[in-house]
Amino acid sequence: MATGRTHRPATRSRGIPEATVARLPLYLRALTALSERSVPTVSSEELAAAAGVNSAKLRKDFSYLGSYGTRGVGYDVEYLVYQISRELGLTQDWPVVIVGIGNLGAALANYGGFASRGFRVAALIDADPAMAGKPVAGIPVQHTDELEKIIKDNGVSIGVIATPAGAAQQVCDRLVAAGVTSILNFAPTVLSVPDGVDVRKVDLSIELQILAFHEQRKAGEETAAGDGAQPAARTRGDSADQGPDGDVPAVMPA
Amino acid sequence: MATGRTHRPATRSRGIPEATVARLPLYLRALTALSERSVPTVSSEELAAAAGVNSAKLRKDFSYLGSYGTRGVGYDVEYLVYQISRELGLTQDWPVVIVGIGNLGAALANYGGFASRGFRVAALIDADPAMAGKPVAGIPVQHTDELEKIIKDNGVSIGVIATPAGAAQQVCDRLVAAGVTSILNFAPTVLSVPDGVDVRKVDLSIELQILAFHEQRKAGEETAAGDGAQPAARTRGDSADQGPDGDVPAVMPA
DNA sequence: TTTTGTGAATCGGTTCACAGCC
DNA sequence: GGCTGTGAACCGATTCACAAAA
Repeated sequence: MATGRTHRPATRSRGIPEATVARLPLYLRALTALSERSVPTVSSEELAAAAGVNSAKLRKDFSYLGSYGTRGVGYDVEYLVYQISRELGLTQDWPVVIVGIGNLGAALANYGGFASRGFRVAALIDADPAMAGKPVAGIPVQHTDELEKIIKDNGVSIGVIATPAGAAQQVCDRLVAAGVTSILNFAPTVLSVPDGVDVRKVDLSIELQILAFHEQRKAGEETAAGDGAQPAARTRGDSADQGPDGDVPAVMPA
Repeated sequence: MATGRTHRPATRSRGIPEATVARLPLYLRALTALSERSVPTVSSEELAAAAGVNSAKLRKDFSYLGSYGTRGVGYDVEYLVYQISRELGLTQDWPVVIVGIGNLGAALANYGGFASRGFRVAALIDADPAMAGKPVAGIPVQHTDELEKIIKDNGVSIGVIATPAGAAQQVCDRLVAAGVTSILNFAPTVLSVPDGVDVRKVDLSIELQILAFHEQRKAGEETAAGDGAQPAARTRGDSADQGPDGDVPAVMPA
């Protein structure tokens, strides 16, 4: 690999696995924390611990980006921050609109993690005329009527839907028609979109249901443990690894 | 399979794949919608479309639960709703506490999707003394000092963390010490927990970063398309399939 | 005839383990 | 000696395709 070292990392690029892409933000967060503490260098072992994955996975992930480490030493924190940011497209500015300014929309508008990562809230949009003009997170809410104009004027390509389920598809259609090609959906509905538009969703209650499933199993196990020996049944796997990251995030060209 | 048909679905049970568990809530949502429209029966094809997955996957998923369909006919909606609910443990009542009542915590407290699925918000907890007593979603906020008592009095085993990142680990430790064994973490930090405690997380900005990655690719493609033929490069995969569901949710006994 | 349920094939991701480089 | 980068082995999940059942 690495036939040269031009600006564009030469040969790589044909397909970083989705699972890897889904973890890059995680590494980035851990690296940013290290960077703030002025740590110059990390080993795969340390960084993996900070990101909550195992080190072999992390090294393999990085190997898809290129050879950015130094054997016997580790990775240069600043350099990696830059490489991952660039890979994720965070070195450019992404204007986003948030549609549906209820509690959740407001929470999103106020969320610091966006601004610090290249996302700029270009507009807040809500269907309720009473909301219009009210500032949320310092940004005045605009009425849905303005949606198309806002998208076009600001060159928005990413939209966030935080409306009730009933309104989501309609909002989605309008966003797409106006030129949005990536949608983050918080409404508990399946959106249908034309080819070429990416949808990702976050469903607050799904995660809770998955926890309930395992919680239930735990409760059952205590009683039915009549298998091996100790009270602590089922000592699967290692430690770390957190939640729904080990995604196979299925980007689906939808 | 299915050696009998006792109450407890007999033989199955030894391990429903994680990926399947992660989709059950999705099927449940689609089925609930059908149920409300009084649809008596669905085929795997129809239900799969409604849930945004493909039908082979859905059938395989259901096959792990047992043989609940009728060949040539499809699945009985009500029956399936019940079976999936039971499998997920939603036929029982899960008291949960939400810690950190900012915008996000408030959004969660107000979120209808919880109550309707067996989750009961037992308490809202915040570190700000000024919040104490204020009702949010009809529930008075309590001060962090009460945390341990609340957990114990209500037999809470699931906790939701919606605090700022800095407070999350400490809150997590207290929840776990008080007896919580499942945690849903909205704070952008990796939590470390003892064995036997499940953590799942939702990071609002990670999803956006993943979208940015693909968005960037699209932008690049338009120009660099000099490969195949048509403007619509890379016509991967089928249609449906939405977002971060195709998880490999890595339950990790943490 | 229709549609489920499921082995077998395939695909993608993770883990292992070690050669290569500092 | 320490740590990265990566083939190879492994493992789980998805898809295919068809036999079995209604």
